Amino acid sequence: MNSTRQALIDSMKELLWLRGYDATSPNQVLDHCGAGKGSFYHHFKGKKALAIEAMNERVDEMIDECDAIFTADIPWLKKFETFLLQPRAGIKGCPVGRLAFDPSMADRDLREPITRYFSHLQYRITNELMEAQQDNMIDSFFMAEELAAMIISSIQGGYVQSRALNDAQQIEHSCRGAFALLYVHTTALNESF
Amino acid sequence: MNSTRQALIDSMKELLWLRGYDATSPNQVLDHCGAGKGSFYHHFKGKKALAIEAMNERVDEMIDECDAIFTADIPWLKKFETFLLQPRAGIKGCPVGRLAFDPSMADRDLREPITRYFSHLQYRITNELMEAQQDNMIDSFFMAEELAAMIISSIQGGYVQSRALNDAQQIEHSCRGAFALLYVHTTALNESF
DNA sequence: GTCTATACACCGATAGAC
DNA sequence: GTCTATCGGTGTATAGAC
Repeated sequence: MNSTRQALIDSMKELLWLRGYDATSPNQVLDHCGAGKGSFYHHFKGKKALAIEAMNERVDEMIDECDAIFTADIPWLKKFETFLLQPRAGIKGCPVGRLAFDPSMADRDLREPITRYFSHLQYRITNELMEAQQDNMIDSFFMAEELAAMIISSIQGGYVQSRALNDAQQIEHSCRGAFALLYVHTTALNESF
Repeated sequence: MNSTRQALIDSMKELLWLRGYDATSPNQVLDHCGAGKGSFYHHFKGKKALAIEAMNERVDEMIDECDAIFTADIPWLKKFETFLLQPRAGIKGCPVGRLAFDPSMADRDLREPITRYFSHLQYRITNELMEAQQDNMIDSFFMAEELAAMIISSIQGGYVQSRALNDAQQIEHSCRGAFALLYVHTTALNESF
C-alpha cells in the first residue's frame, strides 16, 4: 500500500510549514504520522528526497488556488481583491515563502519548488496587470513586473511582520494597504474619463 | 580587554545575518572570529545570551539608519524615495527580517529585538504618512497603518522573492513598485487641486 | 514493508589546567 | 582570559531480523 508513503509526505508537508526544513528531523516526521524508521528509509532515499516531494505537492496546490482566482471569469480588480483579501494564517506564515531563509535554500534541488511557485505567481499577476493596462484600467506609467512584485510582497512581507510582531492581523493590514492603493488609483483613473 | 568579547558579538551578528540563529553554532562563531570555547563561555552565559546582545546591536544600527531618513529636513515623498530605493543585498536578506521564521522566534527573549525593530519602523512610517495626510498630500481615504505595513512589506517581501528566485534584483522591483504607486497617487492628487 | 538496534557526527555546555 | 578535553543529547542514516 501507498498509505504509509503518503502519510509520510503529509506529515512532512505540515512540519515544513510549521518548522521549516532544517529544523525538521526524520524522527519528528515519524512521531507525527506514527510510522517507524524502517518505513521512512524504505519509501524515501532520505530526508531531502521526502522534503522535495512534499514541497512539490504543496506548491502544486498553491498554484492551483492562485490559478482558480486569476483564470475566473470576474473583473480584474475583483481578482486582486479576492487574492489579496483572502483570510491567511499570519502566524504560521506562507507554506512556501517561510522557507526563503531556511539554510536548505543553499541546495539547488530544495530551492527549486520554491522558485517554481514564485515564478508562477509573478507570471500570473504580471499578465493580469498587463491586460488591465491594455484596457486602460491601469496607468501605463507603471511597470507591470514591479507592481506584481509589490503585490506579492504585500503578502510575503505581511507574513514577516505578523511573525515579528506576533500579531496575526499584520498581514491583513499589509494586504489591505496594497489593495487600497490599487483600488484608489483605478477609480481615480476611471473618473478622469 | 573587551576586544575578544566584541569580536564574538561581531561574528555572531554576521552569522545571524548569513545563517540565522538556529543554524548558527557556537563553534561556527568561534571559527569566524578565531576565539576559543573558553572565551565564549567566559564572556557570555551561552549562545542565546550572545545572540540577544548581537541582535540588539544590529537593531540599534538599523533603527538609527531609519531615523536618519525620516527625521531629515526633506520633503516627505523624498523620504520614502530614499527609504525605499536605497541599495539592498537582496540575496543576503534583511538582517532582522530574515529571522522571522527562525525556530528561535518561539522564544520570547530572542524575538524581542525583532519585535522592537518592526514596531519602530511602523511607528516612524505611520507618523510620516499621517502628517502627509494632514497636509492633504495623501488621500485621507487610506488607513496610514495599512499603507505603512504595505511599504515595509515591499521591502521584506522583496527580500523573500529575491531569495526564492535567487535574483538580487527582485527586491528592487518590489520597492520600485511600491514607490511608483505612492508617487503617482500623490502627483494625481496635486494635479486635481 | 516495518521493526529495533546501532553507528557516527555535531550540537550546546562544562571542567579544569594554564 | 583562554585553552583543550570531555559530557550527554540529538541529528541523519544504516543493518539486519521479522
